[in-house]
Amino acid sequence: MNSFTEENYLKAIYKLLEGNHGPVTTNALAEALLTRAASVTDMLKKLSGKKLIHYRRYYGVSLTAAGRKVAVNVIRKHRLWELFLVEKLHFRWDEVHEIAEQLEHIISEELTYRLDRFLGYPKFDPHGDPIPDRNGRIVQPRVFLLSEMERKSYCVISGVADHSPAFLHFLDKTGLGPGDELKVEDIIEYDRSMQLVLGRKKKIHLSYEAAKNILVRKK
Amino acid sequence: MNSFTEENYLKAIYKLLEGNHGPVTTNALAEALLTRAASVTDMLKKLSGKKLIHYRRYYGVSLTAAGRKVAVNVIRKHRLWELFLVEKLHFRWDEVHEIAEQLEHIISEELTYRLDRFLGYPKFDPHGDPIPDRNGRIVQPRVFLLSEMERKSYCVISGVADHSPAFLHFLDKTGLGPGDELKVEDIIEYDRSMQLVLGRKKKIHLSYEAAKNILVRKK
DNA sequence: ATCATTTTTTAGATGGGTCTAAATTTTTAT
DNA sequence: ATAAAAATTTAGACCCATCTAAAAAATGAT
Repeated sequence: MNSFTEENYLKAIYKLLEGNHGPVTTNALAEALLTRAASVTDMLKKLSGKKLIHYRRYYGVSLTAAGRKVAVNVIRKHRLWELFLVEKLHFRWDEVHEIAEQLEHIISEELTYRLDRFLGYPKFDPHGDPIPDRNGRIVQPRVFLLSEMERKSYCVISGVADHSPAFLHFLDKTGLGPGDELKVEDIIEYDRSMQLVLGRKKKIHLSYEAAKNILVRKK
Repeated sequence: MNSFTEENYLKAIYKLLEGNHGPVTTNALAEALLTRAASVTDMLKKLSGKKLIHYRRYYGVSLTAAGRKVAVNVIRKHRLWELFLVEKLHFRWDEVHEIAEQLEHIISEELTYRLDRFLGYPKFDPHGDPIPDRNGRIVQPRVFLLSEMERKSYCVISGVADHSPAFLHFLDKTGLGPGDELKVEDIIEYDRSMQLVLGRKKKIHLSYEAAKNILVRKK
């Protein structure tokens, strides 16, 4: 069995591997986990001993198949719980991360499976991130910046590039959130701002600056 | 903030105080928590330092108002989650304890409150135990043994006196479980066995031995 | 009342996860 | 190529929750 801490390390390694190509560094992990490099080194030795990571001193770290399996399962649970919180308990999508950070460590395969079924085997969480299925497979749809979309195209908001509270709050006030379906009605040449239609009715005008920070999947 | 372990100690003290009158002993706690007396003593000193318990060496322990509040809140969360697991995820009522032992430690007042609302502000968990409300108040209905009920009386199964897997399995097979409404149709003098009606239709014959281990609330 | 038994506490140690400070290795700059 | 800087690891410590073994207090039996 793996402790909460071990699971959090594996999850962090997984996420850092996604971005950077090549191994994950000690300092990157320390920053991601709000801890010190020395603590990271200690934990890496432990995870290495458990065959959950490939670790070479002064070089970096990556996941073994076993380690990736643990990480993906934690991510699966995190995203299922986030969706539960938003869809069933009506939390706002920007409120659920902290709580899901705790729920993701609950151990019960049966629970995870039943939660998945209760939610209708969803493919995406409230932030638009894909939910791994119970075999660890992830639908990884191509994601674009809203600012790159063409006139008269359709898309679904899948997430944000800027996670700052200020931007999330702005989105909320504008009435935009993950899962929302958009049509790019027009793009103003002058300032590259966008004329959008939300759903089938609401018209929204969005600056290029804002559109650059919104991630979408094409429809 | 209190650790999982601290919460489990407080919960155990609360439950032992309910049964025994007078203070809870170190050995009783050690047995309840599957640990050693020495470990219990250490933790009692710590909880005492936090003003969560009243502790006197070689004598025993009870809860302060603050400690009781924590314990009751943990119990509230445990029972809400158990009900969620049974009612929404369709676990059997005898499968949920382990999972709820983990879920009860999730920290978020808002989550607990929303879960409560999602479940319709329930008064009892799937085992028939009362769920404390968000102010810590517990409906403590008078509970009787089914074997003590009179002919032609009505009651609701609220729990069991015998928690052995064998008995729980027997109940399941007989079609009885917490929340079930019963009418005592007749009591056979000869062996004190009972003729019951479950709901409005199903007839059940139950031995005195079994009836002695079923807890009910009068209707 | 006193001695044996039981219960509880203390003392000292361990493993998990963290830290600071110092040492070591790698990278970068000149 | 070598010195300075940066990144990483080691060494030694701490707190938490636990343990075993031994000491101390309470209880019980005669």
